[in-house]
Amino acid sequence: MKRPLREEPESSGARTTVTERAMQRIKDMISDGLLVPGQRLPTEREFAADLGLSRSSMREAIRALTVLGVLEARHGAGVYVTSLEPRDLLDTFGVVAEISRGDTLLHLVQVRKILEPAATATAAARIDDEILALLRAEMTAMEQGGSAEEIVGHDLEFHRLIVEAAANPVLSAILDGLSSRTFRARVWRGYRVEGVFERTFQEHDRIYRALAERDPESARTAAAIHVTAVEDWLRTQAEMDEV
Amino acid sequence: MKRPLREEPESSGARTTVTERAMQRIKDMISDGLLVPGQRLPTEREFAADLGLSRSSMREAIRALTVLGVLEARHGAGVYVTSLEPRDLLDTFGVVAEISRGDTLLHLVQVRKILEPAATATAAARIDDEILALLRAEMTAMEQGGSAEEIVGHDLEFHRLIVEAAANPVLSAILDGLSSRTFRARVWRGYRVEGVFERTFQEHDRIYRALAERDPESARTAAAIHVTAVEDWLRTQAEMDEV
DNA sequence: TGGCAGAATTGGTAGGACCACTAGCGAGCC
DNA sequence: GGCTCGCTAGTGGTCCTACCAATTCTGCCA
Repeated sequence: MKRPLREEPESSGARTTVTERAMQRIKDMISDGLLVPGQRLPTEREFAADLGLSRSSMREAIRALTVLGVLEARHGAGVYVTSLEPRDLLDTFGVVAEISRGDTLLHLVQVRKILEPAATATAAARIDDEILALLRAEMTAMEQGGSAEEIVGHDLEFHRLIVEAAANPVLSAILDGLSSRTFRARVWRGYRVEGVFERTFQEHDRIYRALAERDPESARTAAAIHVTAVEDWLRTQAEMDEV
Repeated sequence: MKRPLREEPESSGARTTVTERAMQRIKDMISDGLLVPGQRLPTEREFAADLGLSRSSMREAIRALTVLGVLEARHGAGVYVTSLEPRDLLDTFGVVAEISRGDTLLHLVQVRKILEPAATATAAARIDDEILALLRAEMTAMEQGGSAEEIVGHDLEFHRLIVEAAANPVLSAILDGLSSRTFRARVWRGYRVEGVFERTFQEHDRIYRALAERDPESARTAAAIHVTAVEDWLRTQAEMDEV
């Protein structure tokens, strides 16, 4: 057992730090509806006094909830509850992709291989002409080249637009994290050498056509092919590293 | 535009707090390989001095990375880098389910509806008899009843075992978060009234049989049916709330 | 009426003091 | 000689105070 971290059912004075307890208190206040999105919290000094702890510890709790996307501190203005929408709460997801390496990268892509085809299929059923036009624009911008940075940007935006068309914010947030900038850039760096640009353009084109025809199953397949290509590439990279 | 939070490309002295910069420094040290899993960091006091900030600010940075599952502080012993495996990094995922309500709950289940069938199908191809026996045990334990707490526990464990058999830690961590205890408990509270226990048992049984026969497609279908049942229930709940 | 300067408010940073827990060392006992 | 127990130094946890920096409010003045 690697994780002896389970706590007993809160027997009031659990063996946790005051900061952790404060975080829990605040989270509870939110799920109980005492704190609603956009609401302003009391002053750090006040709030600390209310919950019976020092400002330092309260600040640690607030900082922690801030990085989790639950709270937002504005210098000089106060601390506020965020919108609590998936966009905010799942920002931290990108940290995984930022830090991960080795097998975990493969596992990340495999999850993407599950989600992205499903998202693309859903998008095919609900996408409108306006979004299709935007996709077309990203494709041409991408083919015209530019710095690696720019190309990656267009690639990310292309996929982001599609996923967004699936109209599920949680899904969008997760896939955003899985395809974080640094991760995608890492992949492209290698791609360039092997000149697989062309194939990627073709794959994007195939996805686009399926979406334009509102054909969910074709869209699903096209997306699956695309992500699988990335997976294959990652696999070969991993094998090379082992040598 | 709701989020004017984008920062300029770090022009050295970006307009961020020292704590945020410290967090970035530490994350960089990790992705650059200067800090590896399990390694011990310098003393808070030392480390703060090294990076040129106060211990208070350094503590906030460490606390933040701790809740993200990147670092682990042991009272009296020191601060360590975690294993950096998905289990650790994606713990925070549960916070979303803990706090979310309304439409977001629906979106969470919809993502689960995508992932769980895929995971179950994969599991069917690789599951061994030992795991099957454990699943059987969870099923009987669940049918024998007990407190809502216990039943939920067996339910969670049943699904956790299956997902784990898919051998993708990232997938496991995400689904764990999507099915966090409080969320699942909330669903069961409502279930009990309508007496849909029986159906759930049958659904579990069907999943089990598909796994035992190593039939991925049946497993996928059975899992999809199961999650869809939860989704439907959530939908009716939402409609009732609107009335 | 409008705008601007200053005061009050509030988060950000710093540094020090002390508490609580851990780990390692050494004395003492078996 | 080997083991245990207790002590001690080291380290994270908490609290406090002071001051800085950004924002917001207030009220005077043109």
